[in-house]
Amino acid sequence: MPTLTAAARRERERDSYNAYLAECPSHNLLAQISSKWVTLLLAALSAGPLRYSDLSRAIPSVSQKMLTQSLRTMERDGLVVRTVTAAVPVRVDYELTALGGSLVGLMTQVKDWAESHMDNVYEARREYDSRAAAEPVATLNKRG
Amino acid sequence: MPTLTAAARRERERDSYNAYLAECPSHNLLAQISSKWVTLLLAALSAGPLRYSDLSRAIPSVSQKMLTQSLRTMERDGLVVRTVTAAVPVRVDYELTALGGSLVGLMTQVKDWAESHMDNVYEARREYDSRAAAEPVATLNKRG
DNA sequence: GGTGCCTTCTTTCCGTTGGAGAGTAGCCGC
DNA sequence: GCGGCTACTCTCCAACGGAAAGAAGGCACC
Repeated sequence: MPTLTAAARRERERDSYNAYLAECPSHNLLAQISSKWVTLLLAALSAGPLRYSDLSRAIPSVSQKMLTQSLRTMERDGLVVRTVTAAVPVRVDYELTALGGSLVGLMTQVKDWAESHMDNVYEARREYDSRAAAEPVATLNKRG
Repeated sequence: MPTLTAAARRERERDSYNAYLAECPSHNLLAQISSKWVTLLLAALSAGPLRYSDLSRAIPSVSQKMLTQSLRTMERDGLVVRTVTAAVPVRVDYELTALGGSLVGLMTQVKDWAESHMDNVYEARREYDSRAAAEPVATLNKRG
């Protein structure tokens, strides 16, 4: 287990990819993980493997289509493993991989950020909206 | 500056919001920050304020429409401040707020994750695609 | 003094994505 | 053999995203 080597390699790899550029594959990868469904699915799977129906219940807001689609993409990208058990009705379990595990902490923090800073955002929106209503049309108000 | 109080309040707030539910406002907030443009814009602004044209150059992949639209949403949500200077051609600067600053570290890590784990994802995709090509049609293969 | 250029958007067109809800497949119990 | 269960899959339509042209406001050039 070359821990230092792996870290050094990751650093070198980060230098060779640039998510700012559309033609860089890391841009596309960033777009895929920057999805609310990926964030919520990773957070839900952080506690351990779950079945399709478990995930559906854990995340009531996701449609079956998006649930399947997101899980497929995540499986292809190596974030989750899909295990089919040919039981009475077929049973499918989803579990984080090591790669998924390296991302789950980050995405859980993103979800937590959204939940814990909701009130700050509310206040900012209220302020913005009242400011926008006060200014008639002109956008050229310097507010320093 | 009630640091402890603010942290305790954030924790309480996180408990009262649940991003898993579509009707919860934090779900919508998560959807907004889970955008590649928000991630890239925060990362670009982490080093300091930038003008509209600077951002456009820093992130060549973003269209003007999405740049403006994303910045407006981020401004409304209190992540950035927009400062208009009535100069020769009008000059607009964007800068992180304290709230934006509390998110920027996280989102920079997400961007870095995408860049540093690109090769792992590539390998996973190659493996997935070859497996998919090998399996004729049946999805019911238990691979464990 | 009109043409052109600069920045920062705004609008339009249209292809892609996402959500709601119904349909499908395989199997078992009744 | 009919309904019910799980895990999808399909269809329809609305919303989002990208490309490119337009717009406002002002100076500079000739």
